[in-house]
Amino acid sequence: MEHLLSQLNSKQREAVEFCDGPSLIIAGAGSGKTRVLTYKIAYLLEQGLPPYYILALTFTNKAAREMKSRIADLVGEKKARQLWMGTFHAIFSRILRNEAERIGFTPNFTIFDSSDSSNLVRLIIKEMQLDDKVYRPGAVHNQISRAKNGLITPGMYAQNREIIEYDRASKRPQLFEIYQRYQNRLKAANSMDFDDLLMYTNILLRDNPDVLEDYRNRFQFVLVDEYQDTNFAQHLIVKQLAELHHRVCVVGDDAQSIYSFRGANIDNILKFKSTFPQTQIFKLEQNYRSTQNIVNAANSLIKKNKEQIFKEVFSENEEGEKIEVVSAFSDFEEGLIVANKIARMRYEGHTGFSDVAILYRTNAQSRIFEESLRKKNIPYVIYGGLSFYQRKEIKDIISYFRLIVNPGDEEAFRRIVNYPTRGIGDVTVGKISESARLHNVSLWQILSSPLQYNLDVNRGTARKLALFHELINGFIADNETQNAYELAQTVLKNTGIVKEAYEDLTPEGMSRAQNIQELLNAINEFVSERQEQGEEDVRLVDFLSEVSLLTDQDTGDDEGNEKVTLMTVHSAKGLEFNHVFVVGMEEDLFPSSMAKFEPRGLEEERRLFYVAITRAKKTCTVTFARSRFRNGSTNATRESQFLKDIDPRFLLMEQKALTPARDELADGFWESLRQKRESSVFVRPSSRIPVSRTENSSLKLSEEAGQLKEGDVIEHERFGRGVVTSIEQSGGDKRAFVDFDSAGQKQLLLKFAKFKIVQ
DNA sequence: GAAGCCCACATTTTT
DNA sequence: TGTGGGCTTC
Repeated sequence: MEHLLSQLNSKQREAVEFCDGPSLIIAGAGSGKTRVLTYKIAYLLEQGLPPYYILALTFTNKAAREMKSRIADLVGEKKARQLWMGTFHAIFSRILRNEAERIGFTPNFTIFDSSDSSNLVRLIIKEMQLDDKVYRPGAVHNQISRAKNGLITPGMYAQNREIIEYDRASKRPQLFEIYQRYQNRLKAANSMDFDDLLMYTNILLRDNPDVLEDYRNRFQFVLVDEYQDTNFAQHLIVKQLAELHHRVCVVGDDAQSIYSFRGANIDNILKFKSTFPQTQIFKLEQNYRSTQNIVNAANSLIKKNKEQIFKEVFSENEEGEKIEVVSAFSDFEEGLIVANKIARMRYEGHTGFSDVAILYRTNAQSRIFEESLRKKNIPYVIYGGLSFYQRKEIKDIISYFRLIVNPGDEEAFRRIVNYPTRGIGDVTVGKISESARLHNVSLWQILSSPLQYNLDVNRGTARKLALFHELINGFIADNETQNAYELAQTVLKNTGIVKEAYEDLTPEGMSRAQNIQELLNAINEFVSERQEQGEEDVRLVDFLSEVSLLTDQDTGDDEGNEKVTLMTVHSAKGLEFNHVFVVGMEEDLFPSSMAKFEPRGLEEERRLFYVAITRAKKTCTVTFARSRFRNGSTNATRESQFLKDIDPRFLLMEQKALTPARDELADGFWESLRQKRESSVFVRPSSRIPVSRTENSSLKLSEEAGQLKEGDVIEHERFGRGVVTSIEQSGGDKRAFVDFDSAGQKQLLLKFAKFKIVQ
């Protein structure tokens, strides 16, 4: 054990060794937080605490996996595997399955992901004949989610004067009714959404003292990572479990709390001591990750926030380079600058592509960097966006699995009742749905006894329904004998999905087929992995319950490959890279326009920036563009106010990077620019802004595509040299027909094409 | 009932 | 720019 502790600094060591009561470890960025957590668990195990008495909760699956493997390295795989370690959602869904009947569910309940939830909300809004412009499904679901995270049940919601007043004031008085119906529907479908996993856990523990006692005894020691990101529901679970024995250790950094939009409550960590009065607080302030310049810059930034626990993060690493701030003329040029710089870094130094990350505020920003990187032949990998399990073809197949495991699952039913098409349309589904609501049963039950529920459909439709019913019932029977992999194959074969997929030879079709194959492989892998661990029957329900809590962070782990990483700042939390580019540092983007009105929102955005900067080990480059294409149009942008929050001593600012205060002249200029753009046609509108470019720019765009005429020779960024053969007006857009030397005949939409006029 | 077309709208992060 | 929902036509 001594050798374990010797690898820690004195603060870390104190935190690890303290085990007699509640403790709060405030871990500054890069201060070895994960190290402390893993060593602490190893320490507990070495002290003789059996692994199955330890509950360790993380925020992401990835973090859990990583920690598990690190612990395995310290104490061996066998012990590591017996730990209760995972995300809140994963651990408590497991517990809820064990105790399902206590809360009126069966153990095979299925889990709705956010898109399922939104769909259901949309459906209910429609059923209630409410205006979906007023009741925007996403926003409504968000509010329901908030209520659940605050443990406000539909009943409490309806009785809470304040909330009802608020909804009335915001012209959405029916929200309570939507919430009520939504919750009923989930229940009738024997399904839970993400928030339910936490809410029902609380209800389970609240209403069943024997269950609570059971788990209190089981979890002799409770550890929680990223405590600053917990919401009220999670906080209360931890509180209930640890209330008696007080053996609880939470780790976090209030400066990195970036999930309040999901109900995370920074007070949980700020006020942890009042929940557990005996709490010992440990502060880890030495940053081992970054250079002094990066740490100092980040410190100066975060100092601008009001609410925080005092700490002084420091680094004893080399001083390092200053944070470079680069302005680009347009979003497009920003992409080029970053790509060029990465290429240069690679060429000049010992930088591998995998040492580099590009971090942005929103997923939509990734595209432009994809393009610029591709142009430079720089390999990259994007995290986020549409995850594998959210692709249509995959969700459809998973819906079959869900329906087999839990025939009550309404969303799954709706998705596949007519996929592949079998002549059961909206009208029929509407009737089934209506009948289900009338009798308060699931859609599946109507399908099982259409006569009993007086389902009013014609003979042909009834027959089609019966066939579908039979199909699924057949799978349900197969589910008794076949393992997950076998059953998946059966489903794909008997539904004709596989045939359809392989007959479609369009590029999209082929990629779909590939995805389906990938899914099969994943199931196969899942089954054999479990079998290796000694499980004999690996059922579909096992696969499902794992997969429904998985996010894209997980799929396609081609680590070690020499690729530049592209991701949002949120998903970069917990990671580190030698060289980080934080891009799109503009007002209304970062900070987001959604957040800037509330002071607390702004503080959170600032923390987000703090997180971004502190991902960097050696260099950090911050870029912004002066104009950006967003939601279909290009707009002038200004650099982020956060740039001024960083002490200039730690910045390397290119001359005149910061725009002088906006004056009316400038406003007028942008305005006239916008009007012009709306009335005329041109290439990238940004190319018209008469300001000198930064030197990094390598591409010159045509000054005025509107002047393009027959016979002109152009240089297109992708197709190379070509001659304009004709120009045509189509709708509001102009189209050029170009004969390219190497690429042949192409049509270019002038609005989007990127080229310059050579002659 | 299904396929195909058109239009509106996007606007933050994710377990 | 891309997607998804609604409408129209067969």
